[in-house]
Amino acid sequence: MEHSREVFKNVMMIHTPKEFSFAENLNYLQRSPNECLFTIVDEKIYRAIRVGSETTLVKISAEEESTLAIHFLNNTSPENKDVRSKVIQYIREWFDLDTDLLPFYKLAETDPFLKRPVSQFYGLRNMGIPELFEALAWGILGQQINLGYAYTLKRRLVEKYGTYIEWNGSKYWNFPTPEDIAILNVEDLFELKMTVKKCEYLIGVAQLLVNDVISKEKLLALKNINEAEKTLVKIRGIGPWTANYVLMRCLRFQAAFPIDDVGLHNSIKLLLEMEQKPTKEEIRKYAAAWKNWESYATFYLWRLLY
DNA sequence: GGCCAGGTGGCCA
DNA sequence: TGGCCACATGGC
Repeated sequence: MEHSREVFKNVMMIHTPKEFSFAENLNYLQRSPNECLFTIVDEKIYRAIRVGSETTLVKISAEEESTLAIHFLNNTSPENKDVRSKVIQYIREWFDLDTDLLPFYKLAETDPFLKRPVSQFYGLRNMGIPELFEALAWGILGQQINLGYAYTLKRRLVEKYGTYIEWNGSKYWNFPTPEDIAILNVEDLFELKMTVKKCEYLIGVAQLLVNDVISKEKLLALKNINEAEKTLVKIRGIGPWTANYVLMRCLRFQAAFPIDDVGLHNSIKLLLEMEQKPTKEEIRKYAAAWKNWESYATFYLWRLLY
């Protein structure tokens, strides 16, 4: 199936499904002014995307109906075809373009929780984190602190240990690689004002990735979400919440469900106008109707809050 | 100043 | 298995 085409030398077009709204996804991406891994100007996203040893700077925009235009701002020589197709694949994964949302929207029509967010954010995709280390690290950074501070910690980590390319006088950052972090000491990360535990977890996870004890390929090869969750939860610092967060945002298991998430609890509390947050038992009851769409249900419910 | 954060590991019964 | 508790600090 032909998903993308080259129009000019440095532009490729990606066809987007009907249940897709670039504007809604942009709104989501703009939720933090402290985001450091991409920039949005005039409804265009600028991002450095690393595949293997190559870093490509792209501009993503929606100039035509049902189409994303990907402008390659560097790596423009024709022999970079292979890199380009990987960059396109990264963007497809990032925007989750290969999921058919119709069944989810169908079930949301009659769902007391999903009806409102789905009509409010129609076309929103579960924006992913295609790189496994970035997904795991972002999960760990976000544990038990407010989201604003998590973004601050991410920025410090990226600007200290990540890499950047410069274009038109601006820096475009990439998340550190596992190799960058695996060699650090706890003291190195502690300088960034994260807890000792977060430092240990990040370095430990980086080392597991460097040593190929875990990898995206291996986790995806398990096929079964329960097996993948079991593998992740064995890792020190990865509990049920982080495991399901990564299963949802990186590995794209639609049934992933971070049921312990306080944001989810608050969304449900808000929708039901409850005095207290729902119990886990109550959430399980509500979520029975979301079977195999738990990740999208969670993502849309989160959107009510941010 | 007090409560809450997109939790986890460890300990206990 | 399930219930507590320490961790540990910014944001509001």
